[in-house]
Amino acid sequence: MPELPEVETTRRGIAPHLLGRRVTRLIVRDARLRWPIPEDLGIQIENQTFTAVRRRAKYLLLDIGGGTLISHLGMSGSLRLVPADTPVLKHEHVDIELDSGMTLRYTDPRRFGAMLWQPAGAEHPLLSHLGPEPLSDEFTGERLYQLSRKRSMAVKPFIMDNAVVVGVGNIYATEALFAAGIDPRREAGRISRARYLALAEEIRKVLARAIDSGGTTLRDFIGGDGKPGYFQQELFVYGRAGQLCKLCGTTLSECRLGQRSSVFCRHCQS
DNA sequence: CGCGACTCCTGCCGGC
DNA sequence: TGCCGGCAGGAGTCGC
Repeated sequence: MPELPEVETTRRGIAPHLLGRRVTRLIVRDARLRWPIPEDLGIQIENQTFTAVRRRAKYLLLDIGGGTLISHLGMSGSLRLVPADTPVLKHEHVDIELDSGMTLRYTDPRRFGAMLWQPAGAEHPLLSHLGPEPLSDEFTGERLYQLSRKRSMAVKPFIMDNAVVVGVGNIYATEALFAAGIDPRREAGRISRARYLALAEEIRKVLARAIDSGGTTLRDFIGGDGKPGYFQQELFVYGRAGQLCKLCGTTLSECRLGQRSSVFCRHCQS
């Protein structure tokens, strides 16, 4: 997926176009996402007006009518606004037509994403059990330290656990561990409080910077307003295995942790 | 309960 | 040029 900065960039891009607008029609060309798109989604949102465009973790929460349209972009999804008469391409599975003449179009080649409905007052099971937002006051190095005690897994999959903190995907976990000088293979439960305090700060910094930059441009990611992000040239290690560390010149190493590729500098990270 | 493996799906890239 | 294997931004679920 787009990672958290890309989702936030999408939210900011689409929000001004949705707020106060009425849905004239929902078109589902392919309902087979990670879970089937509910058959009654059209009944829920047609002729209703968007009242808020929120985000929780990597879920976009669009308040409308008697509830919330929940959308997740998975690994390859995007939501963009296009003029209503824009030709439909492959993998453009859903259109939400607005009374403004614009259409919110959902595209997802791999169909790992989701589009679900949550009635007002009920919390969707996907949203319960989520840890704190990384840019909120509830996310601290002390929390990382406390939750990591007696955890035997490597620190990288630990910080990617949504029950620990949400929104830290493979790119930013990799970058934050580099910035904090921590070897991603280290056992989570054997890292000091001081190092977790530093790591939490680096997670906040890398995510905040990426959001400011409009998200990382990865292959074909396009933000909600159609503009690509400009963060990619700022990556120190992600996607750079075999290349030289920008800080010390050592050839960057790669390993797999939790089935995800992990790049690190064996000189700068311990 | 914690952990690692597996799974969903399509596209792309490198190697032969 | 084409085929094939491997890998890709996520994360729920299952088995041990």
